[in-house]
Amino acid sequence: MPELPDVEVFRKYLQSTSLKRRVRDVRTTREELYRDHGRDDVVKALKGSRLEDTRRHGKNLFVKLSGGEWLLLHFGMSGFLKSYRKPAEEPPHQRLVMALDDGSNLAYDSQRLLGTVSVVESPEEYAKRKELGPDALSDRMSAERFAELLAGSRATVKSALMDQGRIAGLGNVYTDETLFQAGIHPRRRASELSGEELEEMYRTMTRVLRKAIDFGAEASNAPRSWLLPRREEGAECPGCGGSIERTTISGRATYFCARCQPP
DNA sequence: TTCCATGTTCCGCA
DNA sequence: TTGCGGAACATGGA
Repeated sequence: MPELPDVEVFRKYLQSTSLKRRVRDVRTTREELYRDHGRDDVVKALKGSRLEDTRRHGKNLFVKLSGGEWLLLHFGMSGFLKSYRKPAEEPPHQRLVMALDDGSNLAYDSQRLLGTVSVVESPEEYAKRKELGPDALSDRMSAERFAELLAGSRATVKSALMDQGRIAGLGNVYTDETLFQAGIHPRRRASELSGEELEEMYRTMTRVLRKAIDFGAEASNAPRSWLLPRREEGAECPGCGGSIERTTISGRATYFCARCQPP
């Protein structure tokens, strides 16, 4: 689930449910999520802090704490946030629960535990340390920057777009969607794309991501013209009525239409 | 039972 | 030396 649009939806959700609230208590399960520091450091930083502000870089969500540090939430393949008041509303695999001073709870749920919870100095420091590229929707990104970042890659355009060190935010699903809507075959080499193709791909990417945020990054709410709800081998291509194919690129399931996206 | 999943990191190879 | 592709990671649903 969590690529840039999903994480942006989570950010807005946290902003509307839990901002300016103070953390009264913290419950955690499972050590696996605390890869950077120990779990104790995260709990210590959270307890008694107010949630002051939110930021997002690529797939990373940052929450500013009143102590000055930032909570980092990365959602891996299966994470999400849930705010609730009654125990009956608890999500099924909550791994970190903050009890807030208005009686609500903010839970980080991650079935597959591939995410990360940490405390960092700042979003900028973290992005630099992890060597993340510019966020796909930030104002530091542009058609020119996008073209430069991709032209330097010998990889397939699919892997280059998913490389967080080039552009932060695209994952498997929205990479396929961007390539589909731009009419570019996922196995083409990034460095072989023309200037026009790169520009078209950039425009398509920003349009896709913004639109996905608008519909809540919910596949069932995606426009019928999108690939997103048809990620299935043999599904009907919404563009030409042909057949959606499945292949594997860099170990990831890749869906595309060979007619709309010629090699 | 086996395969697969929207992410990241590590390792081997060219 | 560097960049790329595949496996591993942990869990559970189809």
